[in-house]
Amino acid sequence: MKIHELEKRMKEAGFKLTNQRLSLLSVLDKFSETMVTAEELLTECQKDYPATNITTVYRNLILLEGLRLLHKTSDSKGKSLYKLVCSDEHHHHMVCLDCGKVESFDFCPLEELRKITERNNFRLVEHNLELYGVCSECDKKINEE
Amino acid sequence: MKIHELEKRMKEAGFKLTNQRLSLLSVLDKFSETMVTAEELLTECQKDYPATNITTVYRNLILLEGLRLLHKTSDSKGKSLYKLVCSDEHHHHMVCLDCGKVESFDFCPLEELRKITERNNFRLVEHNLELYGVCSECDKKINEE
DNA sequence: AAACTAAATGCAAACGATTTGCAATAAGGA
DNA sequence: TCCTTATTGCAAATCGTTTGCATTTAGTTT
Ligand SMILES: [Mn+2]
Ligand SMILES: [Mn+2]
Ligand SMILES: [Zn+2]
Ligand SMILES: [Zn+2]
Repeated sequence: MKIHELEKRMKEAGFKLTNQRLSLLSVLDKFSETMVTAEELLTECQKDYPATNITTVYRNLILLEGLRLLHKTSDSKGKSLYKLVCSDEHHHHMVCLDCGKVESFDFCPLEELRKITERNNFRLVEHNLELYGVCSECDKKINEE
Repeated sequence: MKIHELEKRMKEAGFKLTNQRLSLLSVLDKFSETMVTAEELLTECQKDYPATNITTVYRNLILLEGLRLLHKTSDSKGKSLYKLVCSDEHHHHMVCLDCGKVESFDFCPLEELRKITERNNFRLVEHNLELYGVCSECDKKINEE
């Protein structure tokens, strides 16, 4: 989703387009392939609009999540990571443990999973499939050292 | 894994079998099918050994994790959840959003996933597949209301 | 069985990420 | 330009978790 569309969605939802918000959207867009922390977002936002405050970043992240424009997960130590949602079809992610980059893939074993849950009379609501490893670029860097 | 085996493993690793530890192991064993918080574990431990302290619970959870006897995840709000590891083969879980109960299933699309990661030159390190929904028992309860 | 010693504990205090209250500011409509 | 309300910055609170330190205990050695 491009930045103009994001701004439009916020506006449509009745939110004001403040400098802090515009800055955050542009930063999130810049990092759209990588999971990033609130702190990292703040640092970037401040390059662009120095007065930005961490509280405001958090408040706007919550808001974007509510609009289903933001994907939130947490790292192994429980710290939250954010990334704009991808706009395409249902898919899953492979996440680089080194640089945080996220790549998508379309494969989903949902049919198999349904068979399993039905067999257990388990009412499936959602599922989570993620791959963790080292992306080709980081792997290359590591080998060069 | 039964409780006697757990005690043995701790002893073999050179740790003392204190009352607090024995209590925690027995509580974890009691909850072996459900993800529970440190606070819930404390409450149970205290029924059994009232002097138990939350700090001690945390320290022993860290220790059990180190011994690979404990499975740790976090809930949607980032709070940690714990559960004894299952002893059987590689498998995945379906987690009840209502009662927290965890059921296992053996299916794993690992071969398909490998194809995908190889195609991307992504060095796969680990993967995570979890189903969330409502277990048959909770579903029954809900329908009865 | 008493003494010993390192490991384990309890308590209080620190911690770090996130959230909240409140007064000041700014966006966008009138 | 003025007005109203949402939004912000700041400081303080919160919450789960971790740490420092003095005290206690398990398991070993006399
Ligand atoms: Mn995606
Ligand atoms: Mn399991
Ligand atoms: Zn990478
Ligand atoms: Zn259930």
